[in-house]
This record gives sequence, C-alpha cells and structure tokens, in this order.
Amino acid sequence: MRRGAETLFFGSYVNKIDAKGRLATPALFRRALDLERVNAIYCIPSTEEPCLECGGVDYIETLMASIAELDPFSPERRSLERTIAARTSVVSLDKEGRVVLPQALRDHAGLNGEAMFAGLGRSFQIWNPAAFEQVTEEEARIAGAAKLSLRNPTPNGPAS
Amino acid sequence: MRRGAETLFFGSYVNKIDAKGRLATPALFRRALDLERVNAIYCIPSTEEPCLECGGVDYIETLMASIAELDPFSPERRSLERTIAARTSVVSLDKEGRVVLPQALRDHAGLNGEAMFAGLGRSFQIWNPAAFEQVTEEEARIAGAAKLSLRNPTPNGPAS
DNA sequence: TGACCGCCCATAAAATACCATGCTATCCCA
DNA sequence: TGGGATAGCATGGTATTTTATGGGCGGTCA
Repeated sequence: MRRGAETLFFGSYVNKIDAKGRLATPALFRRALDLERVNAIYCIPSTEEPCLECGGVDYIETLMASIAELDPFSPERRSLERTIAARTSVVSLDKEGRVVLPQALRDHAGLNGEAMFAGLGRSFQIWNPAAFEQVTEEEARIAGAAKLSLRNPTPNGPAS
Repeated sequence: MRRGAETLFFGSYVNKIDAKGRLATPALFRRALDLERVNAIYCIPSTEEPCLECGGVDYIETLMASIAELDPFSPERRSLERTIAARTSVVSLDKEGRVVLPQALRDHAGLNGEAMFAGLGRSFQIWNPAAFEQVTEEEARIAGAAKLSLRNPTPNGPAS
C-alpha cells in the first residue's frame, strides 16, 4: 500500500469545544482520514501523557496487525489487547466533521473549552493546548539531539 | 528514481509579500517541486535559525521515512515526530504559484514585506532578506575553509 | 420527563480559486 | 542588427467556496 505525504497528519490546530461537547476536526486531517471507508476516528488515551492518540481506520488496523503477530498465548499479547483494544474509543464525525469525545477521554486529556490537534505523520494527538505548550520546550531539546543521529535516508527506503 | 539537477533548488530570489500575505514561489523552484503529485510546499520552522526549512512532497516523505526507522516507542522518535510533523505547515500553491504562510511561520522567520528563497539542493529555505545577509559573511568564511576538504564524489555514492 | 444523540440548517470569517495588468527578457524575422 | 511581437513571471484585485462554529428539532433510551 502506497502511503504518501498527502495522507499524513501535519501541523497543529486549536479548535473549540462547544456546549454540546462537539469538536471540529481540522480540514486537513479530515482529508488524510479515509472517511469514505469508515466514518470514524479511533482514540486511545496515552499511557505516558495526558493526551489522546488518534488515527483513522488504517492506523488502528496497523496497530492491531502488529499485535496479532505476537504469540497468541503470550502475556504481552493479552496485555496489549486489553490496554489498547479495550481502551480505544471509536467516535464518528457528523456532516461538518465534528466529533463528540466521551467524558472519560476529555478527563484524561484535561480538555475544557478548546483542544489542540497535533499531527504526528501516521497518527495525531489531541491535547489540552496549555499542557502541550508545556511539554514542547523539553521536546525541542531532545529532538535537537536526536536529529543529529538521523541517518541519511535512503531515496527508495521504507517510505514507499 | 533518477534525480537530476533539474529537480534541485538552486539560487536565491527575493519576492514580495502582498497585503493578503501571498508570496510567489520562484518559477525555477516550482519546476523542481513535484506539484502534479501534491500541490504543496512543506515548511518547518528551523530550530537553529530564524528561517523556514522547505521542500516538496519527496522532501517531507524522506524526512518522515527516516524517522519511521526509529523504534516506534522511543522518546527520540516521539520528540522528532512532534517537533517535525506537528510543527510542519502544509501550504498549497494557487494557480500563479503563490503560497500564504501562516502567521506563526512569518513570525518565526521575521517576515514582513518581502522574503528571500535560498536554494539548498534537495530543499530550500525562506529568510528575512536582511537576516540572511547577516549570516552570509560568516557562512562564506566557513564554506571557504570546507571547500578545501571536499573530495571527488564516488560514482554511485549517497547522492544518487 | 429529561438528558443525550443524531440529524438538519444558518452564518461570519477565512481560505482559496479566478481574472487582470504591467514588466522583463526572449525570440524571430526583416 | 534591430525592433516588434511574444511568452513567462511577479504582482494586484475580485469573486467563490470552505471551514469553524452556532443553534434548532425530533427521536431514543434510561
């Protein structure tokens, strides 16, 4: 399956959460999602951070596929299935591209009033804007060091 | 994939930013971009300098591919995804080849009135012309020294 | 009955597509 | 060689469409 940059999530956007709990998905993200196939976003509360790991059908499919490669009776597999499959929420988009996040997810990310979408390529995250801002400086420091260790990418490498 | 010099970014150009924030991409750069595939330029605010690192689809795809080679749950990878993917703006070109840079990007590069495009081969940068001028002397000094250590490239080396 | 959910429509602002103009450099033919 | 036609490009303004956001209404389930 060819996955070009046009199907990736880039950029950051802050949108409001209205009185009914509705939150508009950024237009660019909607295009990256395969909504014709499945009109849904899959949200997993992050275990490390106060945010939601999100993506479209292919994101969750890839995730489940990599779990399926594990030994069927290994404890790792059972744990992963429970922590990922069981905790994943499926939210559908209305005609205007808005979703309603369950209360548990809003609590986990500390969302009230507005939410930030942060593109991560194959997936994206939903943050409380202030909380995101807070982790960003530290991030930049780590990334600065990591960037130096990036290998010269092969032209027809794993992206194809 | 053959990559000849006709797909590289060379030269420097200064263009105006109009009242609506539109900025014309130099014609030579437009030809180097693969606009038929994706009508977009990907802009990343540089972490080291007050400028924007830019390129076409293949530029960002190569970048994301090299990140994808890292361990999926390593902190380095997470940091790179956030500092690169989340901070990347995708700007599309109108029929005349102009882009509108988001305010955040214009602020980062200190752009007002006009912008300079500086070719870097596989990618290019956008600068405030005055700021660019300022770093140029220093650059020239370093480049002059580096030239002495350049060797003849191997025929099927990393540049192909 | 009341909270909630899925649907519909309305609107203002912002992004984008469309059309027009002057300038420059290039080409072509006398 | 020179001068007019021409094509490409940066730039300016106008019109159309998207998008984020707001609210209303009927049905459903507890």
